[in-house]
Amino acid sequence: MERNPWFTSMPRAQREALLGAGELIHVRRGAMVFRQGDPIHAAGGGFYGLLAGTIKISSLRQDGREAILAVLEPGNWFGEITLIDGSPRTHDATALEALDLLVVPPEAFAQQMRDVVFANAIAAMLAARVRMLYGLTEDATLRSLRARVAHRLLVLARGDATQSVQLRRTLMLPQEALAMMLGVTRQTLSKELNALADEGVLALGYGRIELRSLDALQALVSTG
Amino acid sequence: MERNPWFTSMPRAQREALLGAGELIHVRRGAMVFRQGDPIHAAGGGFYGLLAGTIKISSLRQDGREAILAVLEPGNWFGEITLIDGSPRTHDATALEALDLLVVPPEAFAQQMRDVVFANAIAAMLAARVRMLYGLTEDATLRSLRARVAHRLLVLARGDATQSVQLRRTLMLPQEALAMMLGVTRQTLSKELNALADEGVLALGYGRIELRSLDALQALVSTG
DNA sequence: GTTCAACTGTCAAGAATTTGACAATGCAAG
DNA sequence: CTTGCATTGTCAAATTCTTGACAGTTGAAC
Repeated sequence: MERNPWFTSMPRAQREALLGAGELIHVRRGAMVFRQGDPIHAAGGGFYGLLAGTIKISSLRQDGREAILAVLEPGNWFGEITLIDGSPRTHDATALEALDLLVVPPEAFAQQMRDVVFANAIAAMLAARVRMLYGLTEDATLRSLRARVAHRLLVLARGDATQSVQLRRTLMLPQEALAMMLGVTRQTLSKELNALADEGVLALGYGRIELRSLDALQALVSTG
Repeated sequence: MERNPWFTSMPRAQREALLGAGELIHVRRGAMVFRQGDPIHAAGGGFYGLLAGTIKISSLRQDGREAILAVLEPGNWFGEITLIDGSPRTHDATALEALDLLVVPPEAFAQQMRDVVFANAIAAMLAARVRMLYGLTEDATLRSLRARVAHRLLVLARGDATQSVQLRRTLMLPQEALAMMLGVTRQTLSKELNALADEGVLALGYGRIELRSLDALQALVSTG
């Protein structure tokens, strides 16, 4: 665990305090960590640190369609919003693979927030998230599909919300999941991805997207 | 100022500390408070409290198109992200009307962040913003145009990011501005707004949108 | 090694949105 | 009151995206 990028988003002393206050649990593939509508004090609810596995943050609508907001990788913290503002969960969190998860109960989290260093770390985490979301919101309103695809791939390569040490070059996710994040159909995305692959920017495989040229992707984001 | 909804997002003692540490300035209509790319220590940069006037947060792209992220009303704080993570501004802030603005310099903001109550207030502010942005991101990927329109109108009625005491029933903004927030053309939006007006949910005027039935709008958001 | 579900590529028809254009109206400045 | 600019409503053609369908491919479970 000492080698995880936890380091970057949480000072050592506070990280160890969380470890002491929390509980390490194992979650099997497909199980849900929390659900839309869960109140703050739901059983097993709290602030989470993802040690191993990947987790999907999504929401389901009446018509059965699903919006995937994020796919989190090890080293990310999540679930703090509900603990801060007291509102119920607004999304579902589902384990895409088996997880090792640190669960910090609401009371322990509140206790930690009385530590000014911890509160600052949380603020920094949230600031990074706001920045990323501003970017994604801009996407929807301003950029072409091609630029949105490029931008989202780079965000995913960064390992989502919180900053990460190194970029991931190969993303293991089906095109359908990416399509759901972008709000387009699988067919439309498939066409765009293949166009990018033809240009050598990406390489595609079964449930796999390889980023060949980060520079080219970044250029696509900038030029709209 | 004591009657502004500042109360809701910042405890009294911390609010007064900001007043003491900051400077009240007047900004004329059309002037920019900060620009995309401005570094943290740009002249006049800092954390802002909007006392009077409205301000537009937007970004401009190479092709000249503009994305409006938010239109802030009095009682809102903004500009904290850059001070927290040290990155340059990612957006432009332009005065739509003459402003009364409290400017808290970066050093004073950093000083305040050593106060655990203040840091918690900032975290709560950011959490509310993340929550709102999650909602807007979901819009783009999941909801119909009609539902997106309804949702955005409600968000604007709430006076944007931070929570507010009362809803605004009449929004003073041209359809084109709303279209830019939603990422559709003025024509498409006009058609949709008029359809909603025909149903009695809205009333339209020159540069004005009146929310006749908040319940109906809320229902549209829920049903997708 | 076989089987099966998940994933991908592709197509045609239909729906929704954009583009470009034009006329009508509201509001403010002189 | 008049002038001028900003704003709105509307239309047809072009474009983009979706819907629904089907076949081929991959990888994992048995």
